Amino acid sequence: MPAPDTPAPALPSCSDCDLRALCLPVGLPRHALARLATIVAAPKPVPRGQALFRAGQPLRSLYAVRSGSFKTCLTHEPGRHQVTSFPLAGDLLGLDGIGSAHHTVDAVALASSQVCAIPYLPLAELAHESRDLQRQLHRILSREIVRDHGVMRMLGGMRADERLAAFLLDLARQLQARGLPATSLVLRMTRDELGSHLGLKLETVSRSFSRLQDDGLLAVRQRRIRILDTVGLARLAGGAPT
Amino acid sequence: MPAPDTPAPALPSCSDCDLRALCLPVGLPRHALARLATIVAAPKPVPRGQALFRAGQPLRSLYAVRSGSFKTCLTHEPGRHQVTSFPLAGDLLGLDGIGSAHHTVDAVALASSQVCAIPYLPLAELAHESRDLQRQLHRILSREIVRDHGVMRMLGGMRADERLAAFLLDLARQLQARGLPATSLVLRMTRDELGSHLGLKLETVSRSFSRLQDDGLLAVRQRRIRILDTVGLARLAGGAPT
DNA sequence: CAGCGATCTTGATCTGAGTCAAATGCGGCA
DNA sequence: TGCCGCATTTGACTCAGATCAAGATCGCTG
Repeated sequence: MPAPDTPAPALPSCSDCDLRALCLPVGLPRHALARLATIVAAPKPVPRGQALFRAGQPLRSLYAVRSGSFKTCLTHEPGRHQVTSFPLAGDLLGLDGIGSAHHTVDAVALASSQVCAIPYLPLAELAHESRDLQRQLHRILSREIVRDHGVMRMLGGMRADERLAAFLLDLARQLQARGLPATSLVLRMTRDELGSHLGLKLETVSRSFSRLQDDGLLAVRQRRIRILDTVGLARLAGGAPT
Repeated sequence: MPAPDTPAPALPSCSDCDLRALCLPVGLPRHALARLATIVAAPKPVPRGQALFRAGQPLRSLYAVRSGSFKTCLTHEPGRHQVTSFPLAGDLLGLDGIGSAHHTVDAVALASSQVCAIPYLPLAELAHESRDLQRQLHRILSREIVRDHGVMRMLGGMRADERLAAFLLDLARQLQARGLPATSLVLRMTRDELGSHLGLKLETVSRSFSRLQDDGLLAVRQRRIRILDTVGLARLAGGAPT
């Protein structure tokens, strides 16, 4: 990169960010928000397919996704990947690395994206000064745990169709929280990546899509999915009959 | 309980606790430790089989396990349980509830146990004053996420025997960290509970035990397990050879 | 606009884990 | 000490999902 990092022409502070209702700043009072903005780096582009960070690298910053989407994967032993999450705009990346001061997953952009780096030590310092920010950090960390429990529930106790249904409902919910259509969605990941997240092989994912389509719950055209029967999906994802 | 809560005869402060090298206090300077001790309640017994808290209850305290062992389970839909973890002495319970201010799992004692309640709001206040405690909380929350990733890895990508091997190795590691024998261990949970954690049925767990025993990796006598070949177990748990 | 590589779908078969069922072993209690 | 209930083991059979193997589609580039 010959050019220096773009020096934020209009200084897009957190206070003005259209994601401030989703991102770290949620519920922070004006002054805390202003302080936060002083340590957050200007949005940085991450091209599709590129890693924002990799497991093992020292953790310097957390990253707020400003636009685009990512996957985070565990890499245990050569080749064997496992996708742990598909973060979207407003999500915070790198939380898992705080404990060891090193990242424990790879974060790879699924589409060309933008992230705001938040240097961790300054953030911790700021949290020391602001109760609100401190509580917010706790909340975000805690919610990550709850989210992971949801995945464990999927992996541990559901059949293939149920997993897919649960995943799609969750994704729809997240899109809705971002003001996007909740029934007409475009997947950013391959069947293989989705399978890796759901604990299934790509062929099984594909078959499950077909089955849900045959049952009139979805309309599937490649990665373009339309949810036709939210209630039916929820019934599937909710409780396995017997 | 006719008698009032035992008023801590010798005031067993965190500073003296033999678990201080494992528990929340890890690495805290003396003064922070002393402050912490002022808000931590005296150890409270939890009889075997009793719930320390249940999903849905408002979160008032985190709980440090002082002795004994627990299971935490998600209860989605009648009957369908899923064990998310088996906390031991030194572990902190309730972290998942911070985000929503309500517990999201049931915590049930597997053996008669003791816990130290740590009221959350005072703890957060203390963390506001002590950088060390704040960082420690972040670390613990973050490590919980990493631990969950480990479970996701098990559930998503391993076969039955591999899961059991991985679980036993992890348990042995935890016991070792507590100064207990790492090769001769007693399980506190039933095959059913273990299966629920590993995403397997109890019969499959039993068969896996038998198989590992036949392969000379374990000696199994009911819940008394002896690890005969740690390396072999690790090889199993590590990478599935295609 | 034709060709190519990657992704996705579908079919046939195999297998690991689930299900159903029975036997065994163990611990507590009278 | 002997009986009872529960946890565990083991066996026979079934089935969901993996595996192997073609095709079908899509988007991109020359």
